[in-house]
Amino acid sequence: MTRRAEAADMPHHGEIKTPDRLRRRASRLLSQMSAQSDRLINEGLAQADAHKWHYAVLASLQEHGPGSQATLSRRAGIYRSDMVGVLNELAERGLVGRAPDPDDRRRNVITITAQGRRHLRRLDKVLDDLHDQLLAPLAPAERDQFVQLLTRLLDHHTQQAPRPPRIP
Amino acid sequence: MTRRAEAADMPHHGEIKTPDRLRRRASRLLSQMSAQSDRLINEGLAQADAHKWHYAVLASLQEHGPGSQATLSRRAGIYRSDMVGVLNELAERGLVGRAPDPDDRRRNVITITAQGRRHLRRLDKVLDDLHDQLLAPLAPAERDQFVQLLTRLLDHHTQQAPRPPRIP
DNA sequence: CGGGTTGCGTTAGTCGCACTAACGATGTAC
DNA sequence: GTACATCGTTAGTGCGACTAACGCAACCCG
Repeated sequence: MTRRAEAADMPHHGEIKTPDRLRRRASRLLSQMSAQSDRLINEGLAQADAHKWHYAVLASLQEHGPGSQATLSRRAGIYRSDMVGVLNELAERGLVGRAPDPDDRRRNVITITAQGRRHLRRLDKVLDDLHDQLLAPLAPAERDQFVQLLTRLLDHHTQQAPRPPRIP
Repeated sequence: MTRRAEAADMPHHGEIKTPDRLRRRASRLLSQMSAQSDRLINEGLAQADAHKWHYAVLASLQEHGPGSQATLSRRAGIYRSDMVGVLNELAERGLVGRAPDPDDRRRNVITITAQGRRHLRRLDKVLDDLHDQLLAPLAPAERDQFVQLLTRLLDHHTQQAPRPPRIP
């Protein structure tokens, strides 16, 4: 209070770097957009009685073939502790088979069933639609670029970086 | 088992749409990248004894001047319920002032202090560094484009969309 | 052979963040 | 003056990411 008047609370013009720096911070944009995306996707998948993780597991099975739970866990980026429940749900609905591996009795071998493949096709459609909503404001070329930028960033921070854990 | 051999689990070539569709889904990229970003930022800010929300509040105060808690809440995208704790922490450290509004006795008027401004300057530097790490693999022009794409997406999903809540 | 390390599936639980519900106190509109 | 909205605050939910510890099976190496 002793120093001059209290005009000090208003933006300091003459010292401007970025007006609106809050809204432009990539970290904020990422977390807010991720929340928005999560909401959209979860709602959409819920209407198909599904879950993000179901899709991830089924898609990874379809693309890389059967595998142990730990393998799937790494492929799909889901922790083994969470994988248990996901596979329970998928197995209950007959979308995957879970059988002990005769060659290594610690493992379960997970395979996708015909019904699972059918379900995956449905989910793929649902997700195509949802991503169309998600990326609505971007032109096709921009969508590709967006995905490409994100991919490069993610690769940088997962693969070679000594950043914290990545499905340990 | 009764139907031919079990080659049915491998990827169906001849039906390929996108190989690797899991990894290319924007929703997945967003959530994974957001997690990575959160980790990086939180760690960095923790070393400065700070928090994402502290920065958001201080920056919004600096840019738009003082305001009630509810106003700040809307400006910074933080729920009123969370704002209470954030302001307690900031006030404890003498970074903001919190005084009852004489014109409307429901409100508290929050102002940034000189010390708060100093702290904000520090945080801005820290965040600049962290974002440099975050966006390391992108060239300057690409960083701008990334931010611009994210901004457009976020605007679309917050402003005009009847999507769920945005600080109600 | 035997003993240590490593990987497996499972259970339980933590932490942080977005978000809701409800409260008393105050202000606004009709 | 009565109904309704808004404010700050407390408490609590739900979910996703993540950790710890378990018993078991397999592998390594001396």
